[in-house]
This record gives sequence, C-alpha cells and structure tokens, in this order.
Amino acid sequence: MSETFGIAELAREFAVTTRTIRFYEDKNLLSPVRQGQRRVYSLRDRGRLRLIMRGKRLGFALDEIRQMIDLYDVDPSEVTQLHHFLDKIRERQAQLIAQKHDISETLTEMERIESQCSKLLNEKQKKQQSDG
Amino acid sequence: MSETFGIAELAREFAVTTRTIRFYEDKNLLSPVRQGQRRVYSLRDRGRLRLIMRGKRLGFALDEIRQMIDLYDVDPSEVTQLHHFLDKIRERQAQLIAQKHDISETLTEMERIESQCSKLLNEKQKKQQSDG
DNA sequence: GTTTACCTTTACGTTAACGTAAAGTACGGT
DNA sequence: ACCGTACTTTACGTTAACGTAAAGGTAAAC
Repeated sequence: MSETFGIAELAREFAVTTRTIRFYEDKNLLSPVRQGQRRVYSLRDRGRLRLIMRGKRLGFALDEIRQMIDLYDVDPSEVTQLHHFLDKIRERQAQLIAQKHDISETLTEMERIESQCSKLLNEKQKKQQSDG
Repeated sequence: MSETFGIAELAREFAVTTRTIRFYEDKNLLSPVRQGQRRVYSLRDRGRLRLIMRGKRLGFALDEIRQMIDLYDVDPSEVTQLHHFLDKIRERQAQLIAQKHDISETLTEMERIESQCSKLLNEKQKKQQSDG
C-alpha cells in the first residue's frame, strides 16, 4: 500500500499548476500510472518532480534536467558504455562546481555592498539620535 | 587613454553574437558610448557584460540580472530607501545560499553514482585482465 | 438527478531571449 | 572607383515553458 498522489495534490505541494505537471509528462520527465483516465503518482514520481524543481532552481532547461535525472535511474549493470556515462556525470559535476564558484563570487561582492550599506544606515541613525 | 572595445571584440571574448550584445543594450543592461554610429565599450561596460554572463550561468533572467547589477551601481549617498535596498540585497543572498545548497545536494548524489559506477568499471577491467 | 469537485484532452496564445535576413553606412586598402 | 570588412537599423522568425480557454468525463454528496 505504498502512498500515491493526485495531480492537484502534487501541484499544491510544489507550488505549480497541473498544466505544468502534465507538460512535464509530455516531455517525458514523468510517467504516472493511470486509474481509468486519471493520473496516479507514486512516491518515485514525486521524487522525480522534486528533482525537476531543484534543477529549475539551478537554471537548467527541462532537457538537461531529464538527462540528469536519467543518470539517477540508469541500471549500472546494464550500462554498456560505462566510460561515456562516467564522462557525462563528471561533466555535470564540473558544471555544478563552476556554478558554485560563481555563487561564491557573487555572495562575496554582495556582502561588501551590504556592509557598506548598513554602515551608512548606522551613521544615519546615530545622527537622528543626536538630532532628536 | 583607458581601454575601449568594439562590439565584435567583446562578442568574441564572451562567446556570444553581436546580436546578443545589442539585445542587452535594448534591455538596458548595457549603454555604450557612440563614435559616430558605432558602439564603443569601456572597461566598465565589459565588466557589466561579465556580470551578465555570470548571472546567466546561474540561471537568472535578464530582468533579474539587471536588478542585481543595479545593486552594484547604486550611489550610496543618494540611496533614500536604504532599508528597502538592504532587504533586496538580503533576499538575493538568501536565494544564492539556497542555490548553493541545491548544488551541494546534487553533487553529493552524483558522487555516489560516480563511485558506484567507477567501482563497476574497475571490476570489469580486472576481469578482462584475468581473461586476457 | 443534478450540483460540485476533480479530473481529462485539444488547441491556440504568450513571453523571453535571442536568430536571421534585408538593406544601408563608413572606412581603409588597392 | 571599387572591394572587403566591420558596423548599423529594422523587422520578422523561432524555441522553450508554460498559460488559458473550450468542451467534456466521473464519482461522491445532497
């Protein structure tokens, strides 16, 4: 009796529309079971949707996201081109690490701006205090 | 005699088309000087383009990127709503930190896949060796 | 039995971020 | 005077990722 979900349920949980979830199915990112004509999502489907949303937050296209998710789902015992598979993984890893560096840079710069800015705010407040 | 750049020069350096650079000007992300009808880019313009590309790598929309770059260029002596400004910065920071977490998660999972995969590759090669 | 809630498919519409083609300008070299 | 190169504007085309509207099925609730 493993847990299942309706489409609206998932839509609420991940703050997207049902249209979006159906669209992902169209793009072969999800493949829920049917009960009659209705879609029924398993825990595994829900997990995939979580991965999709994470990929989107990182700025990947749905195409790339599918490729990444597929990396998770490959059965290694059936992987004929292990080398090629590993290359793909390492490519993704390199990209993610580069992205992390970009973020660190940006954060450093923003902290500089922030401290400079909050310093000014402090001075302003002190002045108001002495004026009051 | 501070250094300047032509549009094709920048296009080559950042691996984009001139169309793209003009498009960014349309969207008020760049505002180069003109010599006659030609665009001339300063070091500062080039720096902005670098920031734009970084923003794109992080998956931000041009709209958001402009907002972020504008944070860099605000003259703090003229900032009337310092609080609101600080809020915006901190919002961005939070978003970037969340993104960093997403990346770390993904990297962890990929390392698991990678090690599992390269283990299999090792076994395969050992077998080939003993068979040879 | 009909209203309500939740689901379905089909199909055209929209926005962002450019691509691409057309037609013209400016300038150094031969 | 002509060529090639690098630039310009104008404008229509394209792709991804959905939005939105139309028209309908199904099952529990009243």
